[in-house]
Amino acid sequence: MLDSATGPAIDEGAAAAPAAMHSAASPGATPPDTLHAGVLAQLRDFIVEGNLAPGARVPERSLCERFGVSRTPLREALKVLASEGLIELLPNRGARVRQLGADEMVALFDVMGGLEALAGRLACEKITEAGYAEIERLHHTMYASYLRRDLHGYFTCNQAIHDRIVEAADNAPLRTTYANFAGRLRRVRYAANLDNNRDRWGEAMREHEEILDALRRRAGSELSDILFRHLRNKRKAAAVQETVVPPDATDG
Amino acid sequence: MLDSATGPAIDEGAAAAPAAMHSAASPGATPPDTLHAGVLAQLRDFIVEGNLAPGARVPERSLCERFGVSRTPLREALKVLASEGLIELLPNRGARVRQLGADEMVALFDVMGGLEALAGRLACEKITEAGYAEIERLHHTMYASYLRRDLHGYFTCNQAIHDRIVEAADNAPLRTTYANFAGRLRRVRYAANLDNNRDRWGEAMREHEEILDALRRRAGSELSDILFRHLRNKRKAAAVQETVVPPDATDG
DNA sequence: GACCAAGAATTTGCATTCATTTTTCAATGG
DNA sequence: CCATTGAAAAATGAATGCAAATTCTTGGTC
Repeated sequence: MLDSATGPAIDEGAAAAPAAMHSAASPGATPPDTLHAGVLAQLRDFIVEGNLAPGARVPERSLCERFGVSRTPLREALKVLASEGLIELLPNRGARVRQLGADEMVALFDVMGGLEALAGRLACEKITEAGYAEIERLHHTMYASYLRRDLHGYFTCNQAIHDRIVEAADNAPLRTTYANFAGRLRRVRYAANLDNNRDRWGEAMREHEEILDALRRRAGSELSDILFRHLRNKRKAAAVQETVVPPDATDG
Repeated sequence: MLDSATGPAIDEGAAAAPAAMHSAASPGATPPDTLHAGVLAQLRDFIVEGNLAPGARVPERSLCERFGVSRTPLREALKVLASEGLIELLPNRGARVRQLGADEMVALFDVMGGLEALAGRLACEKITEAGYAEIERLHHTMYASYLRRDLHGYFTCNQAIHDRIVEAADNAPLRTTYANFAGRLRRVRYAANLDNNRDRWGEAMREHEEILDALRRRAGSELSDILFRHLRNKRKAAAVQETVVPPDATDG
């Protein structure tokens, strides 16, 4: 999963910022009601996009200048990001970007697998015929991309399909939690080198055939199984590499 | 030169410290390094234990006095609790205890089911023989409680078994997320009136037999299925009722 | 040249302060 | 009598101030 709708991370409306999607980048967008909500969204994007080196210190002062706020709302945002697992707070020593070891990556991947499995199960119960048709359409588009070896098109459809399944599950806490974990994993590039690994690509495509089939039959527990295995295989095939950080990440 | 502490298992994001620890009251317990962490834990317990009415306003001032801190660390804690989904923040109108509608309850239960299903699947991969033996022991104790209609003993063992399964999954993010959702649901008393519902009790007991059997055979996807169904049935049987709030909860 | 110690400068955590906003509540009018 | 209005009171959101801790710099020693 590369990019996608950057989920607001934690829970339903809880995190306030209803339309905080892509930070305050768009001028026309509704400005957040509170500064802290805006800073939270901006800072989350800033980190997820890899502007701070993993393990690097999160500089309060310079970020305050960058976002044009005082330390209070920024520190509130830091606490929330820590609770989301994106950074860690060292007592009296500030915040650091959380660095994921290989083992933690594996753990996160498994949780993603569990969440997708759940989403698939629920989707089988709740998806409409139209919702299924949309996924089927995406599947065929993805297959076309696969045939013509269009990696980008493939990834886009793939992402869309998984998102639709989560959406079809129609479960707000699930959606939020899924977005949170997706955000954590997005910080690492696990470019599943499909073009260097034709076997995996073909396998993934076959798995997607199974996914569509199970969904068509509304076979919840079957789909659940397939999705978990799908994520497992994806993890195994993923060549994990840390995100590269631009040299002038934080200086002003 | 930023030292990268790769090796040591970094503490999983404080996404949701299990609401188990009873604040920092215990003298032997490690006092939190920062005030905000202490206040966060205390306030979380305070809310989870039902001291604030659902939908009620969270009074900053009186809580500051209660915990003996200024508004700054308290407000930081509020932001985190909002991100955990325990309270909601209304712009310029303070925080309110999140009140769960029936539909949200259902959604949360399903996520719990998904997380337990995942835990079971992973547990089958990782559990040791000793770990299994411990669960088996708990199961038999629980069965004894069932036979003698000891509801309390039954619940205790039941809880312990589910916790052990999550523990056996050996996945820090899963553990944390599970604790978070469990805390949210703990705010509502869903007294599954087993004594008024012998059928359900017997059914639950049979399901636990299946659980143990699947775990013994390390049948991951099977156990996954059973656990999800188990939670579904539990939800259906649960007579949900809001927590009762002590009359003098917040007034001052 | 490497290592270590002491002090300066920065940074963190928290309390306090200030400007808005919301809420309360009594006076007014229909 | 009840709804409405307007000012007082309280609460919120954010900025600033300050003590304690950390980090960086400088100077000295082996």
